[in-house]
Amino acid sequence: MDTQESIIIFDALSQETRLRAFRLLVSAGKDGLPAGALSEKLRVPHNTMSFHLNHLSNANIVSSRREGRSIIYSANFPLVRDLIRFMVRDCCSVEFASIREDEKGVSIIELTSSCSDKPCESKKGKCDGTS
Amino acid sequence: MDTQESIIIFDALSQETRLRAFRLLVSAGKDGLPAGALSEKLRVPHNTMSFHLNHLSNANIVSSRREGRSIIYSANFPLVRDLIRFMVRDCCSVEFASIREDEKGVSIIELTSSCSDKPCESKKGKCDGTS
DNA sequence: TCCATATTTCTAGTATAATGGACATATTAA
DNA sequence: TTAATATGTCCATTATACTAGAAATATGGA
Repeated sequence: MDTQESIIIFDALSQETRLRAFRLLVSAGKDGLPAGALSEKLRVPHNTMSFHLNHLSNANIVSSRREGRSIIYSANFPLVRDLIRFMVRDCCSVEFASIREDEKGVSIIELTSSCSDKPCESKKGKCDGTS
Repeated sequence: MDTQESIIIFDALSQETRLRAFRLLVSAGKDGLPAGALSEKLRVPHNTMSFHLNHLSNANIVSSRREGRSIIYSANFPLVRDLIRFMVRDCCSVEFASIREDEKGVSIIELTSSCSDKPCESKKGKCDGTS
C-alpha cells in the first residue's frame, strides 16, 4: 500500500452511495451481491449504481464476476486490511497506536486511549487514560 | 464515528496535497507545524495550502492555533483512532479482523492474513495463513 | 505610525465528479 | 429467433473541487 493507492481508496469511499454499497458488500461477505440487488437496496438507478460500482472496482476495493445474467460484486477484504495497516503505520503510530506481527503473521494493533499531553512513545503507562 | 463523519474524513484524505500535509502533521506530532512550513515543504502556494488546510480543518482531522504571526496546525490523533476503529468494526470485522477492548480501555485489533476461501469466524486456525 | 511577515479570503477560470435518460450488450428461456 | 432480464455504455447536464492571482486581515517590531 503506497500513498497513491491509499488516495484512490479514500476517494472511492468518500461518496455516500459508494460507501453504503461497500458496507453492504462487506456484510454480504465473500459471496457478494449482484449489481441489481445493490441498486434496489440503495434505491439508486441501475446506471448510476453501475457508475459507482465501476469506481469501486477501479480502486480495486471490490471485484466482480459474472453469474448467469447477473454480475456479482464482492468486497476485497485483503485490501481493506492493507489500508488499515497503512493508516496505523503512517497516520498515528508515534502517538498512540502500535502495530506488530505475531509468529503466525497476524497483525496486532493496539490503539490506546488518547494521550492528552505527551506522545505515548510506544510504552503504556505514559498515557493518562482519558479519552 | 458515523457514516457521514467517515465520508468527510475519507474525502479530506483523498487528495494528494491534503494527504501529504496530514502525514507531515502526523510526523510533527502534537506540536504541529505552521501553515507556511507546510506550504514550503510541499511546494504549494500559500493560498492553495490554506484552502486545503481549511478542508482538513472542516473535517476535524487537524486543528489549529495562532502563535504570534503563525497559525500552527496539528493532527487530530484521536479522530484517526476512531476512524480506524470504525473501519475495523464496519468494514472487515466478519472476515478477518477482530477488535476488543482490554481492561485499560486499549483497543486490541487483530488482522489475520487473508483467508482465501472461508470467513475466519473470529477464531484463528481456520485461516490457511497465506497472504 | 509604518512596514514586513504570516496567513486567510475573494474571485474567476478550469477541471473533475455525479446524475439519469436513452441505447447497447449479454444471458437465458420460451 | 424472439422476448425478457440484468447490466453496462454513451451522453449531456449540473454540481462540486482545485488552482492561483490579487486583495484583505492580523501580528509584531522599528
